[in-house]
Amino acid sequence: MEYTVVVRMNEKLFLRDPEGSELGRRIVRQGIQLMAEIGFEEMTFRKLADRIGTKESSIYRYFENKHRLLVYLVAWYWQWLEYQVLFQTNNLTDSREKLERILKLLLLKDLSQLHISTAVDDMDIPALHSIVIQEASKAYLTHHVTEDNREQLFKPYKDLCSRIAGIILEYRPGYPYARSRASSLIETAHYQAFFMQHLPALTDFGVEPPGRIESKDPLLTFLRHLLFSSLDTARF
Amino acid sequence: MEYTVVVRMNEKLFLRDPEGSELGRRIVRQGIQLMAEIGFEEMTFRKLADRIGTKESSIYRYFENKHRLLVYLVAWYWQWLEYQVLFQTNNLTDSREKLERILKLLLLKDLSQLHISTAVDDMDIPALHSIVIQEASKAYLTHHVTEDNREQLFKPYKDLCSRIAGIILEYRPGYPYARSRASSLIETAHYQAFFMQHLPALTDFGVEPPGRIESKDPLLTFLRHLLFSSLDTARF
DNA sequence: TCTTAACTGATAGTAAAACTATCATTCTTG
DNA sequence: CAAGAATGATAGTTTTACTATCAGTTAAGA
Repeated sequence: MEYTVVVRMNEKLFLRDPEGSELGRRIVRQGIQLMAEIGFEEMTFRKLADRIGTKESSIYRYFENKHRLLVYLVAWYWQWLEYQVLFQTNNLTDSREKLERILKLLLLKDLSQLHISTAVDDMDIPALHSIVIQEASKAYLTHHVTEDNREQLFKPYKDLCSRIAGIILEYRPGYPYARSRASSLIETAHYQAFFMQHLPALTDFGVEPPGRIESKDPLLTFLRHLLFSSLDTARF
Repeated sequence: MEYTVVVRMNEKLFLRDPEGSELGRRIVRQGIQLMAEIGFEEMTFRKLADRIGTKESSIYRYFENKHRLLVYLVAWYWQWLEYQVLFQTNNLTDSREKLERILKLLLLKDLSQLHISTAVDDMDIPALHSIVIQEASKAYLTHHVTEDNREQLFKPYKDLCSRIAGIILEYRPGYPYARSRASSLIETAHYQAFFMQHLPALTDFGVEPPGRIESKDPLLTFLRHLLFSSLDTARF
């Protein structure tokens, strides 16, 4: 039996719920494709409208502006990811194994082995993942972070962070930097992936050819090393 | 005797060398102030021109566009920082102490003790630092990274990274992730500082009141812990 | 089924941003 | 003092980022 993951989004993230209509759903789905293809700054509501055969003004009925669409997509991804973390670690007793699962989820590794579909709810997860890598930090690196934060726009990110921090504390009770460790883990996973692809001189890994021998992902190895060396280190 | 740090910039970073004229220097100096005040996306060449009493078109003679100005400012900062790292670690024999200095430099800590002026060459270093924290990743998180990289726009960042990686290897010969460790150290320092200020739920530190008891910077402690736990960990 | 509300499409518009072009003026510098 | 470089001033173009209006279509309720 299959369950549908219902990702219930904060109302502040949109003007009209895009999941409530066919057009809304297409705005989100095609928005993902377009943003993944041409990037956030090159994307415009006009281009998106043309692509889905509607008008700019119709898109504005759903999202206040392009930035809010980005925030929505990223928030959706964080909620999806938190659900996956919850689900994948639920049945485990070994908290080290939980952290291992989290590492793989962050890199979107071994999805088939983890029984994760790449198209939940028709959302293209790998495309979203690449948007998160390239654009997610633009969601909060603005001069209006504080107001956006007040509207709870970043709650999904914080929730994911809290959940990971909780597992960190389970693995290593009393660790004094659980939250920072969680947020830096997430961020490091993403921009190291970006550097690996686009600025390899900033990393020690080459781009991975697709379909390579699994379990030999150098970025995963690096993240594992970073995480566990910090958690396994002497008393606090 | 005082030496002037000559930061020689890559020619690809500008159309006309801004350090070669009074107007150019004002564009850069006031550009720093304006961008620090209102942020990258809110800044326009018109606003900058108004501020310094010139015209948009004059600014375009120096920089192709706003993004290039950002890349220029960030590159300047990386070059300045690399010079500081070089200078501050030069006389030291203990490589652990070198890494300690680097941590402080990344957080722009204890400048006076390190004999660093906050206004090198009339550049407002703390303002630049806050730009780097908030905006630097926008310099490379674009769909034209590859072309920009080909033009060597990110060389100063890579050079800084290499220098830190070199010191890491000095401290821990054979460490297999020197570059990634260096780049993740730099990035972590910056966005943890951002989170601390604007999204404190993602960290374990509060905002630091200015003029607090020195040597009790929790972010510095966290970074130190992360760095040395990874470097001091078992064989590779 | 009729009515009304909700939604979308279509058109049209504005304000500002992001440039480009031109030319006169001023300021150097040989 | 003549030539060249830099700047100021003005005026444009194109694109983005929106807003407004209204007609038509669809859906839902009485």
